[in-house]
Amino acid sequence: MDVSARRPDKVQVGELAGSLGFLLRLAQLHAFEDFFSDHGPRGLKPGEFSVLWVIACNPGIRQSALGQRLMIKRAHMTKLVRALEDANLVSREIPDADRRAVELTLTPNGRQAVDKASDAFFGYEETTGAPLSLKERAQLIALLQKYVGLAEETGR
Amino acid sequence: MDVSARRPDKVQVGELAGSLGFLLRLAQLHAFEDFFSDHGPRGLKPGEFSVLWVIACNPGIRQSALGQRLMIKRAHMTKLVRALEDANLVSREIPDADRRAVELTLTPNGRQAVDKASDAFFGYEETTGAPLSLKERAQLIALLQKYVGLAEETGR
DNA sequence: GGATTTTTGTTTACAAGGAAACAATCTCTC
DNA sequence: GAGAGATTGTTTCCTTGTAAACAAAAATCC
Repeated sequence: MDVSARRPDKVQVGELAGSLGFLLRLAQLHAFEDFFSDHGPRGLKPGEFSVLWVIACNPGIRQSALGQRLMIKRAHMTKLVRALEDANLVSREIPDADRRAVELTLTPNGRQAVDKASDAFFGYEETTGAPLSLKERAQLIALLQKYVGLAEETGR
Repeated sequence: MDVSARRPDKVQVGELAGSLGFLLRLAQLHAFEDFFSDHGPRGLKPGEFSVLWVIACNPGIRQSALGQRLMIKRAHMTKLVRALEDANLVSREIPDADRRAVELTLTPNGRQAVDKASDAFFGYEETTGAPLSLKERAQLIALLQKYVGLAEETGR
């Protein structure tokens, strides 16, 4: 039997190497690994941070809108928000205009947490993408933005 | 309160739109959504297919090597392989040379399953990446390959 | 204006995946 | 060749996320 199969760096993946879905999964795991390695989590996980960040950008946003933009399912969003509320980071308010909905706002405490974490998050971001040049990294980001339909959001 | 926060397409994500980790997560979910929408799963989930495919490419590969290349943790790999074995798709053999290890091979049944599924998988792949041109898609794939360290594997 | 349908969030039950502790085997050093 | 340490896979427990059924409140349709 071929010895190469026992050496991880020699494993053949064939056509799979050209599969977008496969590459995206690998890339995401890669990014997460980066993330959890160099800076020890300062208490705020990536998912939590992104939720808080988007609430900060859109005060009073509804759970459904938040979930759609972040691709978080409603069932999961309920748990996430409840945890953030328990941690006194967000407050939920039911608007009179639509008593089914929940509007989310950061508590002062939450605003403080985002402020503190955002430097670490975005600062770290710039140092990610190890094997890529800065130009390639920018290109990759632009392509991903287009792919996920987030292209023109930045400049708005 | 600003009404825009209630319209999902108007949600602001600010600097998050430039975060590689965030974009990769979104992109992967996007790809998965595509995948499960247009062709109903023909019994083989993406994860299962990739495992079978790589075993097909590397007969006798060890669980550890497979896991490293596919970024699947050992604990999870054990469960995955057991399920595939129960489904009579792969066979496990403990080599005399190293009795800790497990060498994986496809059963005839497994080889058949891969053959049948691979057309669907790779055929589907080419139609993915909706908002991207073919050139952009190729560029994205090349960048991802470099990012995850799979750049020169293809041609080897 | 009352019945039907949709939207929004919650609950419950489950699947996917990871961390840590463990057991077995191999390797390395003396 | 007898221990010390590393590797490989498994088990158990836990976290993260999903699917489906549900309840309450709009919106829609005669």
